Amino acid sequence: MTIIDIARLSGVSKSTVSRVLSGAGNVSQEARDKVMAAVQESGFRRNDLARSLRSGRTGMIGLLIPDIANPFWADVARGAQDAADAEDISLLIFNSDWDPERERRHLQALTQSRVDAAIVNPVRDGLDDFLRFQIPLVLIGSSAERFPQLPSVGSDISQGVSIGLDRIVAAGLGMPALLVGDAERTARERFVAAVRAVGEAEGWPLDEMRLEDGQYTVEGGRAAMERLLKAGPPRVVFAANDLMALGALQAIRAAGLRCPEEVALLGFDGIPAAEVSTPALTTVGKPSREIGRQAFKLLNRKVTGQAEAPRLSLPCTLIERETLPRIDHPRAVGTG
Amino acid sequence: MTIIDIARLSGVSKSTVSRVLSGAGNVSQEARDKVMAAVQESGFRRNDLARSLRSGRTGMIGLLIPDIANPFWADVARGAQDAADAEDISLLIFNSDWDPERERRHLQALTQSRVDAAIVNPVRDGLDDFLRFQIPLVLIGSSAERFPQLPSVGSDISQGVSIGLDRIVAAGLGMPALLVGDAERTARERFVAAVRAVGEAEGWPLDEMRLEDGQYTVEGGRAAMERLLKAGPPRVVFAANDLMALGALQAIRAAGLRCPEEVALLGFDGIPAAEVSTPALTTVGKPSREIGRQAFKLLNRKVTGQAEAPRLSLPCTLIERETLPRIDHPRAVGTG
DNA sequence: AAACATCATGGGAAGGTTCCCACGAGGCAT
DNA sequence: ATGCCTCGTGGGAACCTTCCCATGATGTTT
Repeated sequence: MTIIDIARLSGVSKSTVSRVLSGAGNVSQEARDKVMAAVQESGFRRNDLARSLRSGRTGMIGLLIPDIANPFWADVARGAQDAADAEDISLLIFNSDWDPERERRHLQALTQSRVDAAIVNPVRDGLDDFLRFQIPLVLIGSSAERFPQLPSVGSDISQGVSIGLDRIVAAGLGMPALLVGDAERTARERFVAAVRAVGEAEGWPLDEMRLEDGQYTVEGGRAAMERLLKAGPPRVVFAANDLMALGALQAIRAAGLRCPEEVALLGFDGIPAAEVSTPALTTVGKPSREIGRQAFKLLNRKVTGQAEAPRLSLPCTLIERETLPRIDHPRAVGTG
Repeated sequence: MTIIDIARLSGVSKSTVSRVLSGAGNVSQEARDKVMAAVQESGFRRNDLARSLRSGRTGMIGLLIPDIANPFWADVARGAQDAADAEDISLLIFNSDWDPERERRHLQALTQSRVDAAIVNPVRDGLDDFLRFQIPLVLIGSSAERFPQLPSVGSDISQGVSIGLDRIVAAGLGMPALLVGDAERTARERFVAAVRAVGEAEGWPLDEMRLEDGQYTVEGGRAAMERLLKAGPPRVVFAANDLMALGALQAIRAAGLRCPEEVALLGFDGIPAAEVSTPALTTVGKPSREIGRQAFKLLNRKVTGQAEAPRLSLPCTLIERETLPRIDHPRAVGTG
């Protein structure tokens, strides 16, 4: 069943059928009706492969992320999908698992399937591979900053740290102890750098803050918090991610301390599990869904040949829950 | 850059280039080497669109699920992706949001992009729409049972309830109170039916169990548990899903009761958040990733024209954590 | 009334690959 | 030496659409 069959059925030429189906102009209402009737009756569906081959556009974009089963990335994917859906574009999703070899393979698969563009969270350091594939690209995630020449969308860690620290200031508990993750991850240094910068403005030099390292897991957070407690409980803790914050919370309660009355806690990420802890974790949420949405929009602007694609840093938001004391007369907690 | 260019560059015909690139036989080593060299040098990538158009196979399959941001479905997607990846097949993923209209639209998009097959969690009741799209289909999720004539993969709720109830029996705490979700969801009646069947075998008639309904959320679970507590705390509670179980846990602790010493709790689902509650939730885990994996394998067997595709029910597994008392000499807790 | 736009339509080429068939060369059995 | 089978190879058709250009009809301007 092809448009030629539809043409025969409706008594017009295949060109006219094509015009009707693609919504192009210059078709009489009569012809349009006849074609639509034939399509309806026969159940015909245009073959997008042939369409793409000829037109050079597939209406598909690739999404290459570390792991769709990770809630942050799943949410990014959802944002991209929502935006794509509104423009009738389909998403081809791949997982790199932080493995350069898999990334390379999937990038190649993306070029071969002729996606119009791709959104990727880069794993490897070499830029060459990205540029060789001549697809329009938008980078996402923290590692994107290693490629300043490519457009990207990420979360504004500095701003997130800033609103977090502001909130701690507002709570009036003094300087927080810091709980940070593996040294390998770029996320760690970004967080620390942001705390240094923002802290100085607040009159809290980084050197004077207690800082504990740990594995980027619940268990790692618990262990790090235990070390912190042993050396004397801090009044308030700022964790670089929610997983560790959740572990810290367990350690705090295991030590018989009340949160937030005795030890207050602030997380960073906004993962779903932080909603259901007891007490529920107050945290700085990353705009994961918005990252996906904006990445798509950037891409689409690029594909349709609009203005130069920039580097976007989206604001984090404070998710007020129960591990920081309430503020009766909240001082302004900025978003910028 | 096409295979014709490669043919010219390497001094063979386009047919030979095609044979080399598609891994078909009957090519001399010499020709193969020349072609590969030319490909390497030019950076040529075969156009999969043209390939698909001619061959009739796209190497893509569709995945239509309610919501990729939901951890269960994300995990299903991951399983399908892993299996697909091993066979160099790409996944086109769509979210239906439990909306029949969106489902219809995406199903149509899938047919138009000529995916080789599709895995779908059906929303609507009408079967017609599924059969009209003449793609090989595998259904997943609990609603699949409404379409007995189509192959499907799901979790074995009866078996899951069975191992859960067995575990409660083993704990020696007597008959559990039940916490179940919205009446609308098929999940609810399946759970209740399974408890009735298994309970009878254990000598626990459903009629004698306390049963509390609630919204399918943390808040709903908390409220339902509060009602239960008000009428006198049950010794052990079996919740039909983890979200409600987590809410119930909060209610238990808010009432000043210890879990599992005073009120023990068993969940159902295996969501990530259940790992980090305090105490960590003991629950019956659904084989989400395996569902995705098996769904793909079934599909692939179907596409390659192998034996008739069956209806698969995959076993749930008990995830032993902290909300049920430990068993020192565990009696056999079956998996079947 | 003539010249010119504008519009609806149709036919052919093109997009890049795979499939089918034909061909010649070489190996083996007759 | 002849016939036959296998193997490697090449050329043309086919897959289904969109794009480009030509055609004729209708409407508008001078």
